Amino acid sequence: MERVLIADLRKHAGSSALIKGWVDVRRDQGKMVFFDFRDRSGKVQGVVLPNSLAMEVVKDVGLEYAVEVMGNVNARPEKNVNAKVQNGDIELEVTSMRVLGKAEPLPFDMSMDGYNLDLTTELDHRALAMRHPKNRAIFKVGSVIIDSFREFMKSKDFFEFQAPSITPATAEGGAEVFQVKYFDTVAYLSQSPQLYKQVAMTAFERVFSVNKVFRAEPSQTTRHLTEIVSLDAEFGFIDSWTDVRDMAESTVRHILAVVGETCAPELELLGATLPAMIEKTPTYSLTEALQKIGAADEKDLNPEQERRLCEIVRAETGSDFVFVHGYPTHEKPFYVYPSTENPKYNEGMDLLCRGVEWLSGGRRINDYEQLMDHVQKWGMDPKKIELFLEAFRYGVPPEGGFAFGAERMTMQILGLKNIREASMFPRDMHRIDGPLSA
RNA sequence: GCGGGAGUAGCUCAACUGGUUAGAGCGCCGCCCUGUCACGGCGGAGGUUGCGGGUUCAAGUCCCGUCUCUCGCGCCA
Repeated sequence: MERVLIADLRKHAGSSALIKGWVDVRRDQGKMVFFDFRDRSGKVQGVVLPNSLAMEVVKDVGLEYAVEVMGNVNARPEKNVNAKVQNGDIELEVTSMRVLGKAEPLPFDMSMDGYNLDLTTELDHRALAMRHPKNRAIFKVGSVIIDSFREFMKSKDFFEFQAPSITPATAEGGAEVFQVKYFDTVAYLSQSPQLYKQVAMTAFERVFSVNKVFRAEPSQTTRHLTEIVSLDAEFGFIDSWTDVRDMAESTVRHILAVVGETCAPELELLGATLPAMIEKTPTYSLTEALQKIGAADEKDLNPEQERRLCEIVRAETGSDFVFVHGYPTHEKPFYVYPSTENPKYNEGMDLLCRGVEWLSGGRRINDYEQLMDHVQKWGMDPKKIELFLEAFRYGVPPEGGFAFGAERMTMQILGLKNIREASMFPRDMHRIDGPLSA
């Protein structure tokens, strides 16, 4: 007999059906036993009636057993209808059951209400914990974020390319990198597709990539991972950095809309409210932003200042988002475009939401002479970025782009307290699947 | 790297200023239950209180050391 998905079970009301899935709940009444069965499509209650031949198999079957169940799909007696659960008006009267995979007793409470683990415990048992509805909801939203980013980029005629993960001797400076053995020499794991997306842009005009990047920063915080999914875009023939800002804004707006449409049950389950994006996201220069929060002149906002700025903007405008642009040129990478009015500040920008940096980007230098000037002033070795520099010797239009971290976005949209919750298999300073110290 | 907090049963947590045999809920084991909605009832097992040392008649509790976790800062183009 062919397997029926639980969500389709009601189509078979009045006849028999075969389902395959997991035991979600077992309620043992002695002479009769109730189960909730779960498959990828949903849940249904199974009942093993007194004196059923299935009782012999069923007596050993506990939570998370993978099973194959044959039964009759019955309408429930009216007094037993439960409007609060999926398929609450039908049930599967179990006639036979086959165990496909046994399960050990669970190490913790997997029930909806009882699920309350320390993050460390959860990560120590990730393989099992990820079956919990809350975690599946988180990863579903994470997946939709990446899909909708890709979808939007393609709709704007951006070309997807694969950025490399293995890179030569680091030329950019900045973040710490992981060194890897590479035959007789060493290479590094990419901390950003930045230079490659700029090169790819010169061939395809508009490019994006969805790829892993790696950062060896000794940052054990609630918003840092050593391996993240970076959503990158870069495009040419812009008039101003504000074109980049507007594209970034539209991208985020699209992602939020799709998440809102397709993940309503997940958002509700997690008690999450989508951040509010108003018609025109407020934009301030760093100087203006610092004034706004009454801070002294500084080279960047610290985390507390970012939180304060977001609170003020939210109160004034209703927007959960705020763009900050115009950072001190020398504090940022060599490729960021210095403002023509005041070259001490650049045309880089960040998008903040709910107190955390979501995205950074801006206009880049496209003129070769200017780029070489920066390469020198930044003390870089041109030989190490020759691939990058070559592209700029052959006609590069004014251009810019942006990047954001997928996990950080998931965390922020869902209001999670720790970015590790937003990653199925998070890597950080002290943990790769299990603790590194043990 | 700096600073705060924490480590007690499989999980989540209690245990007032040091004071008998370290408790609870859930889970686990056993028995009971023919309509439950992680049903319910009765009984039971399970702990070197992270580790090492010290103070004391007495340490989960105080002191020193150490390990681990966690939060914040720094850092993070």
